[in-house]
Amino acid sequence: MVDSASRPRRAGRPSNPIPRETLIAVACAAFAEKGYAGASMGEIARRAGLRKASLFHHFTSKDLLYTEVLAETLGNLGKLVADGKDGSGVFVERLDRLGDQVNDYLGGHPEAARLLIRELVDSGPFSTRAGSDIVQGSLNQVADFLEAGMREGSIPRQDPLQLAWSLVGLLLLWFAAPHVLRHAMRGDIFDPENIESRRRATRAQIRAACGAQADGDGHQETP
Amino acid sequence: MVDSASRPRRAGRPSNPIPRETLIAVACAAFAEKGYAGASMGEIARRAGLRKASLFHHFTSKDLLYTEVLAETLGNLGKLVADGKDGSGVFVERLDRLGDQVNDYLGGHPEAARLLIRELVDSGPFSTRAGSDIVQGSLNQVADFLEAGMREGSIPRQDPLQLAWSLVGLLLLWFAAPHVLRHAMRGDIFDPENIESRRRATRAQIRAACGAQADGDGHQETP
DNA sequence: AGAAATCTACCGACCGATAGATAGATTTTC
DNA sequence: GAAAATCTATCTATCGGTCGGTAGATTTCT
Repeated sequence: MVDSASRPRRAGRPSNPIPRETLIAVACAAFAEKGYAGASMGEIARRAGLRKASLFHHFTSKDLLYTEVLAETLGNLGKLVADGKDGSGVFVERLDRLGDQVNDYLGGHPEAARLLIRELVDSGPFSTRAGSDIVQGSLNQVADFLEAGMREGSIPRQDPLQLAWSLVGLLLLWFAAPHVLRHAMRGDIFDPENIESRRRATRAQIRAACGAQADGDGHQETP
Repeated sequence: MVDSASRPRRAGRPSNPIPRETLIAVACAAFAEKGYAGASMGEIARRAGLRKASLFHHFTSKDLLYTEVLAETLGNLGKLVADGKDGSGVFVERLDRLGDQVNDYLGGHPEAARLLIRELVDSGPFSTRAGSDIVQGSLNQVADFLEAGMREGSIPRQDPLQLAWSLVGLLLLWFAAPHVLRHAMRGDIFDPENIESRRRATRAQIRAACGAQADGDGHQETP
């Protein structure tokens, strides 16, 4: 956000201060692209259109900035899962809906999948911190959701933790490697039409992976 | 490898030079744990039992060391996929075998999944380099393998690229987040019994996600 | 209303630590 | 003696973070 080639603002209190949400969005993109260690406060500041010292005025440490970034994205996704649990309809419908919503969220927020995968894979300074707890909680919510489906008899009994991780991996990786996929696809994976085609594909795959019997329009046939 | 608390070796040509493969293995672990940016040459050297300058004697740059690390792991996995394509049996058998082999490789090499996911997610200095080409090639091989199954009529026609990425994500993520899973599981995910239970779970999930009809012992029932 | 005091968002300059990388001396093996 | 493997010492760049100052905005006092 903010043109990246902007020269420093002049000192003194400005009439148009840079909104906190802008700083977080810029930091989110940076952390998603380069990871915690790879992204620097100086670069984040520059991309947001201010100086490093000014960024430290808003966030007292890199850790804290990262935590805020992570909390927002993770909070949004967590809410999706929570909503999916309480929704109406039989299990398979709720499963479809949850998958679609996660898929669309990841498609609509190009940094989300990368940021989240990075947090899952990193054993950095946050494995013992709040971040990891939130991740853990979200994953357990997914597992709970699936277990409910098993109790309903909608899908076969199986280890809900294993299934949850499989589905999360299935959903996340596609949106987490845009630059690799760019070469293999026509267009950008974040183009609306490609998001939708991904949604169709994963819906069938997720349903099947859970063991729910296909109901006709299962796999996207390509005749 | 090598006790990490070892003080410097004495100068001069040693009778037991540190094998190149040891250095690569140590570097592999470091890159997998902390990522390219987060791992430092100094730490890798220390963990291998020598000085930073000596490590630079063996690998002229960090880039080059990383490339060698990546080439090895990726080469091993690529070979697995290539073998799976040429194997005997009908498609679903080959699919099971390939999935099992990948699963067992990831289980037997705790750094592999993290390293690979990092490379997929990173848009670092290697997105335009050799590393990305190898990744790309391996993924395309998986897609080709799946497409062959569609031509055989063993699984429904669908976008092989989408399916390949789904399966890779499904397989990789589990082994890429050991510290998050450690809290949720009894024992380590790299314990042989847990690797096997993961194999059973993913075999059914992969088969189903492809759209292959289950043949009896499909999902691991938990009565 | 208008002046004074305070607050806010920013800046340039700087600090200690550490990063990747290099130079050159040293010692051992062949 | 040549080559190989290691060391110590050092270079330069960049990192996260701090400090002191600056000027426009806001509030408070008279």
